[in-house]
Amino acid sequence: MSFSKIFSRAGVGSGTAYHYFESKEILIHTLYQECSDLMDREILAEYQPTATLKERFQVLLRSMARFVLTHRRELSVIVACGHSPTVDPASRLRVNPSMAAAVSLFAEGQRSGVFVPMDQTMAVLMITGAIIAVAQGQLDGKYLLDNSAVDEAVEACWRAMAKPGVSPRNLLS
Amino acid sequence: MSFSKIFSRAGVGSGTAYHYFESKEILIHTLYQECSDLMDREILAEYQPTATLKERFQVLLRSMARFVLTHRRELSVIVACGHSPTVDPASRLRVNPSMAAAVSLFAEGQRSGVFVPMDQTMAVLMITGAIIAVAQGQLDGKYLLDNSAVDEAVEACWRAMAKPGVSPRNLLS
Amino acid sequence: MSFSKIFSRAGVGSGTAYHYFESKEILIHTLYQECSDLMDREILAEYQPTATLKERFQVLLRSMARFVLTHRRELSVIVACGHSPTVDPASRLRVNPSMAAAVSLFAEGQRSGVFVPMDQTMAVLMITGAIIAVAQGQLDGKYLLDNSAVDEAVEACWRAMAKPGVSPRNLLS
Amino acid sequence: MSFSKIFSRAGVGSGTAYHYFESKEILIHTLYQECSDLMDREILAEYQPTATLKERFQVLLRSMARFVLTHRRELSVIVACGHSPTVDPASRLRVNPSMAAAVSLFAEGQRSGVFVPMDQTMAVLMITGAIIAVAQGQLDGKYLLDNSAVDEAVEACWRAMAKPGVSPRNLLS
DNA sequence: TATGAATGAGAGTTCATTCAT
DNA sequence: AATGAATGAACTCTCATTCAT
Repeated sequence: MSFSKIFSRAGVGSGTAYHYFESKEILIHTLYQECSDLMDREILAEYQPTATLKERFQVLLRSMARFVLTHRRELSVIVACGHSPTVDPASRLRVNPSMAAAVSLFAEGQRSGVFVPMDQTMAVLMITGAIIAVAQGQLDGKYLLDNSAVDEAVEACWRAMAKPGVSPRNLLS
Repeated sequence: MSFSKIFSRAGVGSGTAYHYFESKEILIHTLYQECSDLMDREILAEYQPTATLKERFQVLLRSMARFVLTHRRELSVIVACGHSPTVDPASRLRVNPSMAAAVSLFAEGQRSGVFVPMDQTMAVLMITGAIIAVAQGQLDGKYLLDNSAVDEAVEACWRAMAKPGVSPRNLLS
Repeated sequence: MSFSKIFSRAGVGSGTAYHYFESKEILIHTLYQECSDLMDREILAEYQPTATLKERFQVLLRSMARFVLTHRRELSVIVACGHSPTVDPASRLRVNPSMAAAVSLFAEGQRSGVFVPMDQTMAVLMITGAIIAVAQGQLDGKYLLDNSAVDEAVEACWRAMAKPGVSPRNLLS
Repeated sequence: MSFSKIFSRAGVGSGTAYHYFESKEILIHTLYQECSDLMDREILAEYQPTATLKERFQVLLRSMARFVLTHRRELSVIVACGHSPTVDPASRLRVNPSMAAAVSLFAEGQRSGVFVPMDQTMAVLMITGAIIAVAQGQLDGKYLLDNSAVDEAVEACWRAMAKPGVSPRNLLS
């Protein structure tokens, strides 16, 4: 699929596209940034810094799952560009706000003894990877992912990170 | 990066390549199949059907992590082709033996009450996604993934799927 | 002689050519059609349906000879494509207007008893073949074909088809 | 259609072909020569220098027609190579024995006043062109060319060349 | 500003030819 | 002598980019 074809499908002259974007690479990069930023905004939209740890954890992951399920085109862009050598590594590998929020959430949980000791970036990548894989499974038609299934997945992520034997009471802190 | 360049880097005339593979697409597809099969074999190599549930779970995930870490080129191929429309969906979406083994392992765990109720495919995708994401984090240089870190990740996956409050004794069944 | 070379000789980028013609085959086919149509138009240009049979016969063959002599490039295209399996048989074997005119002229001559009984298509092919062969002989430099030589050839074609012993008077009908 | 494919269809390794023929061009040229020589031999096979002019004329053209109808593959080679710039002009344009025989037959007819004055090469090309065109019409399925139709065509060629008003008696000379 | 025809470097593919077996 | 895998130059075709309108 060439850009020329994409342009004519979009009803835009290629000249016009090049009027706004210097090159193919820059266009792709801009698109990636916009998708990435949109994902960030959507994920953080309902995040309440004052809520309990578990509530924030749940909201974060549910938002992520919802985004991934409702924005499959954006997800494709993010996943494809995230591993493409065409997009410059600087922006591909940068820590975006939602990642940062997740990392600091995890760090907080570790400090209060709720989460297991584990490299924080690794923990976040693990959970993110799990949620995206689950969502892609539904997009590939492997199963139906309704709200309760999403909740199950989020709960599984929580269990993955929570210290075993932690009583429910601790979670309110 | 064009195929012509790849061929000359590989010290193979382009004619030779086309003597063995009808087209670029078929070459890519064959490569994908081989990588996919290799991954399958490596993952299942040390799998002992007579071991305990947890041991098999651990062996499966550790093998997967080891493969991902030691075969980054193969992983790149698998990840890239797994979402590329160039590769025909039939083989992209087929359930390979290691996936099948994981699904039946999970089903067994559910039957014996060790694992939470959850769609089996979803559970396996979730765990797989988590492990691969963790491994890619290391490949992207975000952290160092030594054996103990892998064990932590595998343990997290177990916790994700295990029913909370299950005593260690159950796990020997 | 490759198309790339032809394009650059013609001062046209290969991309431009492929902008107008989907493929090499379609380009060739279009060229053949145009040459064929031009030949038709030129041959029929001076054809007067009200002239005597012999006049029309002469005009038709002289026009054909003239075309063949003045459009050697177009003739090459027509002859080459006329027997090439690359060009689709449908248009290669179709009966074009000048052929049709010749056939009906011959039929008319047969009805009025001027021409010998003979399959009409065969008669026309025979005469056409003779004229083109004569013209190609000149193009190959085998002799000089001036107007009087053309007239001789046309006259020979007339004799080939005319019933022997027909008095000149009949020809005015 | 490439030579490699032709070789494998023929059940011959390409190496073998190049063992006998230095190059593609030489192979084509040799094939052309063989076809051309075969045609010559077949055409001249029944030619009796002692027969009457008309008999020799008829035998020559009938042989030509028969060859063309029974050796369509050889004819294709001859026609295709006859106008291809790949084959060297020297052998393409050389006068072969049957052509020479036809030319001298025509010259003889002219000397004895039976044939019209006309460039001899032109006359022969004309007749040859007519006969081949008639035969190709049958090969293209445009009509059925049985023996009597061939005779009609040969007779037409005779009329084309014969001086009008020549009494049948002259033809015995 | 918006267009899309024109471009040509470069991609994928073919094929005449070679050469080790 | 016979083979056919290997080769790479040359082919057809594509596509990111430009520029006159």
